[in-house]
Amino acid sequence: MRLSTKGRYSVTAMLDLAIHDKAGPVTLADISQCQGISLSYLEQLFARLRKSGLVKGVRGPGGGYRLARPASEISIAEIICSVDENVDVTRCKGEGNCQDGGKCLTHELWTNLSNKLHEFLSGITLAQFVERPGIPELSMQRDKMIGRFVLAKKQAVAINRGVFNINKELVAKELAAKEALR
Amino acid sequence: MRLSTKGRYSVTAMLDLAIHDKAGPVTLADISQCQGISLSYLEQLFARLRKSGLVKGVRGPGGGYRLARPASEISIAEIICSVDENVDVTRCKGEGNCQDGGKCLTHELWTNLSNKLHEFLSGITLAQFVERPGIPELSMQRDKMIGRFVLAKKQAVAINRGVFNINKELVAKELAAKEALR
DNA sequence: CAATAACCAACTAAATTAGTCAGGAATTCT
DNA sequence: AGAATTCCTGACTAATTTAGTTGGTTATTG
Ligand code: FES
Ligand code: FES
Repeated sequence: MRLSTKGRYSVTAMLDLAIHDKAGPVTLADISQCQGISLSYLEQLFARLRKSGLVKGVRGPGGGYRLARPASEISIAEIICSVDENVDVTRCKGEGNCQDGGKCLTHELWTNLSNKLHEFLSGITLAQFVERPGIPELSMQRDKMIGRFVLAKKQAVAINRGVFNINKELVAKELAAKEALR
Repeated sequence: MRLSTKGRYSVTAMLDLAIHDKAGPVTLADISQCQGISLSYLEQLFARLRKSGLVKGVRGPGGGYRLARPASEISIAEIICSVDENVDVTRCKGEGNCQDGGKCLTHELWTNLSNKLHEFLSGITLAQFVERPGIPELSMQRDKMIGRFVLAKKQAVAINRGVFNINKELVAKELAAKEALR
């Protein structure tokens, strides 16, 4: 199991999704602008996340990505593993043929360590990070700074799709604010 | 904190050192042959391990590398950190200036996760792996297969340096066996 | 002196990461 | 129906990292 910037981007983006999940789909364009990651690169990462069944894509205007499962059931380990396909812990990939057909020390060492590490990261869920004090507030502040009226826009769409109970006044208010910016 | 093959090689090599530590210095040439890693690449890795104070080099014939501390006081985390200098957990490297001078969500997330991970790997020492049942035997088997008479050679040298209490008969026996191979 | 083995620096090749480009397909809004 | 939005796809490029190479120098032993 590797731990690289690739996995970091993915976890970061998934966190973003988890925070805004109540407000409906989040577009990659928003995440890209917000976190300073290239849009197309995000698309590549999300292609894998989708294939792994961690997120669901919703096409068309008002669409975006949503968590396929509750944030409390998505672990950091799952996210990292799904983008880092190269999970060859050992050199022999299972069968101990590294040294004249026999297991080398490395084999035992890394399967063991890797298991422990995986176990550890499996115990940490997205929800645990979202619920940390301060995070929702911090997120909302930044959303406003870059003119990201996620709530209004998504909930407006949500009416049509009949997915959420929404506050119509709030929607109208934020949509007006968005217009005023233009 | 990254977790790559580079760190893996280092941990593997350090394990080798720890196993044979009783018998004195281990040459990089031995590790190279034994584990199939390029000699010069190992040299690069050990340069860092030495600068981090994890190993000590002993020059000249009979020399090699030794652990600078007991295996029970060297953690996996230390090894990985010393070769993976690129420990920029966040993009901002400390000060939260990532997004218009303010901390981004990522900042909190990764310092937090990284701390936990580091803590976890700090709790695992080299000694814990050396002492796992089967490892010393497995190691000795392989040593013989590639004609690595570590014990005899190193201890013969050790007499001169007055470092160890040695079994002279064993030394003579293995040295004879080595000669016979040629 | 010759052999050994750590040390050192600069260079190359392969792989991975990060980003770009140019479109296509599903969905919604007007 | 047509325009706008957004996911989705594949192929291509640049930068960085990993892995290995070459060609030495220095300390130590015998
Ligand atoms: S890595 Fe599995 S036997 Fe060497
Ligand atoms: S990474 Fe530290 S503020 Fe963004």
